[in-house]
Amino acid sequence: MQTKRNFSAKREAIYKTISSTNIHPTAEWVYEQLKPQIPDLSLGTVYRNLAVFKETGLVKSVGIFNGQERFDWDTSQHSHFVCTCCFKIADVPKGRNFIDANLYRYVENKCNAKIQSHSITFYGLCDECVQNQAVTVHRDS
Amino acid sequence: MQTKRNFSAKREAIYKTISSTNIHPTAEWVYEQLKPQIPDLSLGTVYRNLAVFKETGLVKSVGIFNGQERFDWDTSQHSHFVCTCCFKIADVPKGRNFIDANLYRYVENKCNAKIQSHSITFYGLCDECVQNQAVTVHRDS
DNA sequence: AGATAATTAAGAATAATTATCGTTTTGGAG
DNA sequence: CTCCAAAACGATAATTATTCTTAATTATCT
Repeated sequence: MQTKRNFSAKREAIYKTISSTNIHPTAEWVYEQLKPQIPDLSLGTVYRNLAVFKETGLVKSVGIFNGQERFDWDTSQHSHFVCTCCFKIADVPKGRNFIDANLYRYVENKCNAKIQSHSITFYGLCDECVQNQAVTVHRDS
Repeated sequence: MQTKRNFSAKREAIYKTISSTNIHPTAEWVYEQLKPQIPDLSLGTVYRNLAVFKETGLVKSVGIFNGQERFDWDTSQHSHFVCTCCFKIADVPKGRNFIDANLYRYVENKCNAKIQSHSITFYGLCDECVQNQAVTVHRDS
């Protein structure tokens, strides 16, 4: 009989690591977090499990920034802010829904396609990078 | 005296190639288009000039899909549809503005950051891929 | 022309990710 | 508990998109 599917110890650890942070980590970051506790962990295993999680819908990809894919345990629809300087990623607190079913239909008609999801990303400078930039500008002048 | 800066022949050709299509091409695609006409064109040159165009704001990146960066000559704010099956990209015709200055301020306050831009991407299946999928499903059953 | 700066081709180098493969672990059946 | 097949794993090779390096070429300026 089909019973509940348990995660392997490592899969479990990888998922726990992702789901306990809001930094939208890279595979590398997850690996570095776990390596001290699980010395025989392989980076390939992290990649493999992240792929599994994506397939099963357990995690979502935020996108590729600075050449590295970023993951999110929160699979509910929400927007992100990405700092174009340090590539910090933050969730935009959910408020009103800007994209509704009407707009989906609009896009479907205009683009002749079946829309399944969407993403909104805001780009800019985080507070830290604004500060650093100000300092740099000062030095340069 | 500083006169108008002309593009080199190859830079010009690369820009013309991008700006004459709405498929949001990859560097590779641009290269393949031009190679027959410009046999001594190097792929590195395409990459370098695309980087130059991005820096100078002449083109924009739509994002990285299926592992390859996609470029857009239309640098005005607009949304995109991306087919998750064949990775076709289409512009969503500009209509109402969903993201306005108010929302920018909202995100800036919530995320403690300076917002400079945003992007909206719709994901789904293009018409062709819907058809193919239907056929596949039929065969499998 | 001669000096200088920008651009280029070719290919090496890099870095993230994926695939391979032999081994280990896991979980269910007997 | 033991056996077995499937799943997961580590190590590492391979892939792939992109960037970097170098030397040559081309354009610009005087």
